[in-house]
Amino acid sequence: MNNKNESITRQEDDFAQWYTDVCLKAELMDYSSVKGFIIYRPYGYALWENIQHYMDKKFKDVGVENVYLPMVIPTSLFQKEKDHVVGFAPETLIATQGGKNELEDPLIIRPTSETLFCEHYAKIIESYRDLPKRYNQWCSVVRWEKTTRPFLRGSEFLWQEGHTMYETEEEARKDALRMLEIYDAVGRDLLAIPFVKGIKTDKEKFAGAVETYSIEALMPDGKALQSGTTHYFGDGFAKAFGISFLGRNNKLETPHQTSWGVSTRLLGAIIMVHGDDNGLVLPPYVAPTQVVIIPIQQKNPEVLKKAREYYEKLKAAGIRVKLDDSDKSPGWKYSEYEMKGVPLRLEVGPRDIANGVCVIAKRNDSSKMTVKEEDVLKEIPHLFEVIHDEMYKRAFRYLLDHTTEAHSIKELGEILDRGGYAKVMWCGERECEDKIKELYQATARCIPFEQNPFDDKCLVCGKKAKKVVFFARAY
RNA sequence: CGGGGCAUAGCACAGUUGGUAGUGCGCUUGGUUCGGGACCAAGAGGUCGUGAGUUCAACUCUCACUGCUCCGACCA
Repeated sequence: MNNKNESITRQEDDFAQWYTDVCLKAELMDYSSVKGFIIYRPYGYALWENIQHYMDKKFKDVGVENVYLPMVIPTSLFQKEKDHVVGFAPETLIATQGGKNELEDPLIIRPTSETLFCEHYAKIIESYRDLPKRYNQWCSVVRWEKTTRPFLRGSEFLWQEGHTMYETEEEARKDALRMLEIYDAVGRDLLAIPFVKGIKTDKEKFAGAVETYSIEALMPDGKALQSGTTHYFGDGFAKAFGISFLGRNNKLETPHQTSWGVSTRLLGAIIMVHGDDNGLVLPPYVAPTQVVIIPIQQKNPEVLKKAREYYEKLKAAGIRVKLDDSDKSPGWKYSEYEMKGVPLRLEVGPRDIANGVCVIAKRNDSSKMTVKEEDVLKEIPHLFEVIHDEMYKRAFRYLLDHTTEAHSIKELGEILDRGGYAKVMWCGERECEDKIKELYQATARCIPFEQNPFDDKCLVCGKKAKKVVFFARAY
């Protein structure tokens, strides 16, 4: 376990380095020659694909349709909505030349596609009968970031962006909340990550949005990670882009809009929330390989034959299984698949075959058990459930243990230094929010839906408190 | 954008007072192994990040640049 070149930095020694080590050594990604643009290697991309498939189905179940829009936005189009430009302008990548010629209207590589969707919706929406429109696209976007980290913040990242138009404000508001519920369910049911759901403060909300909702995850170094957002836009964009429809009353009306997105940042959340000093630990339902079979003494033809039998049986049952019959030593393979976070390892050797059993090891708690050959097919799916549950509960316990009420400014600092969320009673004023940022470099992550007030005075100014806000240092 | 660290084989790193490069892992071939990162043998692999400067001579000294990385600021 202490082979010099293969080992990764320990979490307690340097958490950031541990993270980078895992990303590289689990072969999730590699760096490219352009800063902030990474290569998604097969194992990392497979993880994203599994998230995609799962979410895509959920979207379609609620009536969302997939589309694809251009990756470039004419500058003039991009500038139509004022807040939006102010928010994104500092981090756009702009193409100014096509072929040999300078472009008259330089093209912005999309940092997000609200403007393109609006331009298109303006053309195709004429009547209330055309509503609602609920489009989604899977694509990448580019934001010229100053500091980049694999999956957490990249100059280019993969995501989905949903953009909808509704006849009424009520429907649109409901949509933003419904999509947030779907994101939350993805965490709970697929990624084994508990999120805090809530609404953003005005300071933290999306450029141009009326309301921004988010799911926030807590990382083991005590920092929060915004993992997905949904926005209710009102009719601001729609008006700026001249989108209108003839309503049921035969009057011209403006539709109400939402957008919502999650990105490959979710991979960063998976890595950090579940990983340990031996590498990745993947939740079973999202793991690209759910079971790896390691034959022991595989030169023995009986062993390899039995290993293949297990492989075929599991594969036929729809389990993502890999048989590693390379001539590496078993010990090497154990370490390798631990690094890659494969949830279950199935060992087959001559001794097992003689006894009609195999050995199954769980990645998440290193436990090993002997399972009868005939029980394997029903035991493995059961173990997936158990592992998922254990991983979720462990993460949830961490979240609970690191969410603390702050009763004084001093206590707030202590909580933030320890890591995690500080619950703060807040008057609603921007100044008090800024003050906390200034003192402790912490931001309002969200105003959680579950409020549970514990005081009636604002922690900062002492005036009447309106909301409980979760503050944390964030990625 | 500010501060620190780093840049030599695919990876991790040595390289002395300046003299044109080495170790381990990995890779290839053959053989022995196999229940927690096996071993033997023979191989392949390098314009020393880029560009200037000093020098008879630069991986080594000087300067600039670029990239990566960490911390901070900024951030939807």
